Amino acid sequence: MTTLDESTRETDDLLLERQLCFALTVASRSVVGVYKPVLERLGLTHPQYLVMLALWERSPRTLKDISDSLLHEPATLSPLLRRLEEAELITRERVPGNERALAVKLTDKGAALREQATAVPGEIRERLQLSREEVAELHQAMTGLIAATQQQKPISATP
Amino acid sequence: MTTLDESTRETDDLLLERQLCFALTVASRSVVGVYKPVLERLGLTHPQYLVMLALWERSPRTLKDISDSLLHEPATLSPLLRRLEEAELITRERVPGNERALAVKLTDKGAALREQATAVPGEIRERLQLSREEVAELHQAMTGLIAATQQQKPISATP
DNA sequence: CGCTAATCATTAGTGCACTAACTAATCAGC
DNA sequence: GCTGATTAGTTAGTGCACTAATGATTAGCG
Repeated sequence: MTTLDESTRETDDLLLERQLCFALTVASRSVVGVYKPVLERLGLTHPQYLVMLALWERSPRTLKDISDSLLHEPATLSPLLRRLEEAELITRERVPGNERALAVKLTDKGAALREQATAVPGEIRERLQLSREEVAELHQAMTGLIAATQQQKPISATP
Repeated sequence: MTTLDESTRETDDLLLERQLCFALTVASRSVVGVYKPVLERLGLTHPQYLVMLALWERSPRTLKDISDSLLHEPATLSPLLRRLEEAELITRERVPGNERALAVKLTDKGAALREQATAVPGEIRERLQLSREEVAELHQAMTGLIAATQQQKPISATP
């Protein structure tokens, strides 16, 4: 049987409960889990909700544009948008004058859903018992972390 | 075309860039993305790395035990463990005296991999340009957030 | 003008992550 | 010791999320 003795434990960088990546992925899944029952009433998954947020800010916009805003691969969004189209929340057609680009546009039904969605952020804050300030602090911490991950990307790993 | 005017923008809770859940999921994906090239050298995905961390702390242990530590559904781990077994890093057999439980145990190869893994946390910290203190702060913030998500679960949504 | 390179989207394939349904084994109470 | 409930894992099905390969369109340049 393998079990680390206490002296090793003290300084061990490989302990699961010390890993930021572990805490981060658990937090992400857990928070999305809190959204789940709330978003179910809108008939949306969490990734779909983020796409709708993007479209409620501006519609129509291209897939490429959405992909840049959400920091997602276009390949991830393609099937996701197909499902939103099947739910009749958006339409998908080529941009006139640029047949490469896909114009994603809210339907009336999709635009109307925003009304119900306005209650979501407040409900989540309440379920998490977080103040606006706490949310803002956490948001800022995440933004800083994201910036850190982006910075080292252009340096491209040694081949 | 739909575009929100500036006065609405100011106080809008539905703006994508203000969503904690958005920043959180992006941060999670981005940080895992930083791990990817590092873990590739060990032949592990990030979720597999977390399982190995759990096993390096104690082996053998049951699937249920790992699932509790990692806050994952057993159904998520089943195929993941199957792949680790195919990679000959672990063995899977029933617990003697309890045929329900599955004993997951490191192979010699799996135990030896720990040597290479010790370099991972440092390399990630360097790639992210984060000090131990900053990592600890972020970790604490995530832990608090996780606690907030767990608290409201027992209250069970109104049926 | 015509060719080449770049851009945009989709498809295929792998691996999580979840729920629901199922099987098998164990435990609790009589 | 039998029966019903509980527990542990697996399987099936859905939906992300990524990479790589493909196809179609556009832009750029000689």
